[in-house]
Formats: sequence, C-alpha cells, structure tokens
Amino acid sequence: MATAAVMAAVPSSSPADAAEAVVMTEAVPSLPQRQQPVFVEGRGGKLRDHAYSRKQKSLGLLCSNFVALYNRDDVESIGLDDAARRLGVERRRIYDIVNVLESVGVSSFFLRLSWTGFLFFLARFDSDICFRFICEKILVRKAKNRYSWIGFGGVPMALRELKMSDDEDEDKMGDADGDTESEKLSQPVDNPSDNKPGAPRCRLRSDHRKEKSLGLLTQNFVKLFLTMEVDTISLDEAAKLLLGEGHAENSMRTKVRRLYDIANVLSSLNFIDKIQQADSRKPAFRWLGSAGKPKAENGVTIAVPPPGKTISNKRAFGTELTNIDINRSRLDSTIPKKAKLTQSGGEILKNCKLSVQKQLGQGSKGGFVYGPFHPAGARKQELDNGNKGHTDNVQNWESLAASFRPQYQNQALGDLFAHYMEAWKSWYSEFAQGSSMMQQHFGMPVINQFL
DNA sequence: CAATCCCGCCAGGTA
DNA sequence: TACCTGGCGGGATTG
Repeated sequence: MATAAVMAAVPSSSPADAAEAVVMTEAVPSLPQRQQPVFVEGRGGKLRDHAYSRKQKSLGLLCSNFVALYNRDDVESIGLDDAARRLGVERRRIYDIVNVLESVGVSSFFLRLSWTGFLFFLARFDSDICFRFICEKILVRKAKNRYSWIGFGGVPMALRELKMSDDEDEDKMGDADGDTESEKLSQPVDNPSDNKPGAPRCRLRSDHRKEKSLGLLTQNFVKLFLTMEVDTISLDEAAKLLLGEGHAENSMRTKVRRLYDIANVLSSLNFIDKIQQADSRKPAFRWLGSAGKPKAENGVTIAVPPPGKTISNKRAFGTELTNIDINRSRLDSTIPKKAKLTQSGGEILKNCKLSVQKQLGQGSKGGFVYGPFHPAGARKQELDNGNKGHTDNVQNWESLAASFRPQYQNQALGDLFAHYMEAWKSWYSEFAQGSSMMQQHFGMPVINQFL
C-alpha cells in the first residue's frame, strides 16, 4: 500500500474548481474521481466495477484523494455529502477518514468547553498554547454533515500533545501501581463482569462506544510509537497491546481490521510506512512521524522510494516542524501556506488580546505566570477573596462571554468561536436552572472548577 | 492459505 | 422519526 505505484484515477476537476465547489456549494454535479468503471452486479445487489481492484478503493488512496482535494488555503468547509460525491464513495468511508484525521489532531478539549470556560483558559494560560489547541487539528466537526478544514500545520504539536497526555497519565498512575505501558494504552476489556450488579466499572453504553472508536484507537496506536521504545510494530502486536490480555480471538481480529484501516490512512499521510520485519518476515509498520511526505499530489499517488533500511526516520519531539505542510504538494509549495497561517494566527491573537484587554482593562502584574491574556481582575480576586472572588469571577466571565466577539479573518476560527457562543448560551441556561441542584450535590468549589 | 481490508448492516445518537 | 454517525464482522481480494 505504501508504495502503491500510480493511482489509477486522478481527480478530474481542477484544484481551483474543487476549492470553489467545496466552499460554495454542495450541489455541484458529481464527478466520481476514483474510476470510471464498467459495472457488473456485485455483492449485496450493488453494482461493481468489472475490473475490480480493491487497491483503487483503498482507504489510504481515498485519504490521499481527500487531502489532495481539500488541503488548500481556500477550503474552509467540507460537506460530507460533497466529499463523498466528489471522491465517488459512500459517506461511511468519509467517516472513517475524518475520524482518523481528526484524532491525529488530538485535542477536542476546547470543543467541549463552554464559552466561559474557553475564555477562562484563554486568560489563564498562554494564549499561544490556546491558539494551538484550536488550530492544530487537521479538521474539526463544524456541524452535522460539515467539517472545518484546518490543515496539517499543527500535527507535530498535536503529536506532542498525545505524548504529553500519556506522560501525565504516567505521573498520575505513579510507580506503585505497576501498570505497564500496554495496560495504560489498552482499551477497556469487554469483561462480562462489568455488567454484574454492583460492578465497579459500570459505564454508559455511549462511553463504551466511544472507547472503541476509530479515533481513540488511532490515538492509542500512535501513542504506541510515541511512548514505547519501538520504531516498528506489527498490527498483531499492536492489537494485543491495545486490547490487553485475555481477549477472544474475535475481538482481536476485529481490532486488527480496524488497525489496518488506521494504518492505511496514516500510511497515506506518511506518518508510518509498511516494512517487513527482518527476523520474522512479517509485515509491520514503522513510525515516520510527521517527517514523511504525504503522497497526494494533485490527486496522484506518488511511489515513494523506500527509505534506508536501517535508518530510522523517527523524529525527536520538540524539533522543528516538518515539511508536512510546506512540502505537501507542488501545488501548495507555491503558496506560503504555513507562513500565512502563522501570520493569520498572529493577527488573530493580536486582535483577541486587544479585545480582551479593552474589556478587562490592563494589569497583568507578574507573580503567577499567566499568559498574555491574564485578566486584571482574575488575579486580584484570587488573591483578595475566597468565595466572593469566585462569584465576581463568574460574573466577569459571564459579562465578557456575552460581549466579547473576536473578529477573525479565518472563517473556520470564526465558526469555532460562534460554536462556543452557542455552547455558552445553552450551557448557561442549563447551568442557571441546575446550579442550585449542583450546589447541593457538589458544593460551590466544584462548580467553579467548571468555570 | 494467511494477510489484508472493502463493504454495508444496523444500533445508537441527534435534530 | 428521519437522518446522521460509526462499530462491527462477513467475506472478497491479494500475495
């Protein structure tokens, strides 16, 4: 898969056409790009390509096409139906790709925060970090059927986040519990005893579903490379590590299937590549980090020359961002995309800072290490008061949330902030109704932690 | 024949 | 309740 020669089908529309259609409309006539097949009856009564080749339908190739189609400056919004139509696949396949891409962007933390909580983090922590949290995703869900394309610029940071999150887990676990890496990474066991009355690990079914999600599995798969001293790993080994011991053959097989899906997508992005283990001759995947080069160039999958056999391409964390953005394609290389993103990020931060400072007044006075968004009132309140400070704090944030409207040139970010505003509105109304009950159950300090 | 992974069913979630 | 989302495993294809 990793060295698949030349893609059989090239997106037939020009990049400019694609970008325009992506942004402008969902009603563009479809142009199934992957092939122009001769159809015969296939499985499930559906029509199938006569010269059927599953290589042409692979998830990796689809991902390459997806990236080739949408990884452009002027693409900010991706319609699920539009993507499916343009790529000539069912929506189901788009979900697969999108989930993996999104999970490589790591943190959906801010997407789940209330507007107030979001502002609080902007103020309390370094705004650059906050900005990265938002931007450094490949894409994020914007609404039903619609995603925002962010780009690859922040992938290294996202991977670092993944590693950090694992380190934090490690710290919390401590040394005494004797957990192994694999135990930490492994997803919960389908243990029938969980269903027993009074079982300690009773979980909601939706949680259970999330725990098995392709996105989480992707993150854990990547973590295997990031946190363990391995450069290569077979999918069998990965499945064992991720599942833990004592699993039925069936669930192991299912996990390996999913890992194949993930590996194909990550491989098409050149996060990993497929190799043959020298000793066992078994296929395995080697981590390239984001040092690899995506294969999609104008929709054509380029045969990537196999890297040196013994030289690891593994990157050290903390090193410079790689070419994944800049060298992504010849098309993109003519556009200073990364610089543009950085610049626009700077402008965003600048605007944001000005707006916040205007509304909060000046006054970061050292002491506690706040970011540039440090609100004057927040620190004072913390120092001066206990509960009163909390109350004022809440009120300040409420008024700020109600009035603060950063103006973003980047539509996707604007949309994100709109999302937070909506989230804040609904959250606040729920909170107002339920606050007394919450106070009863949890007490004020706990509630304030949500803020 | 083992490895690979496409395909679409269908359960759960959401508007 | 219609539609969206995505876990899941059967089984076709590939090597």
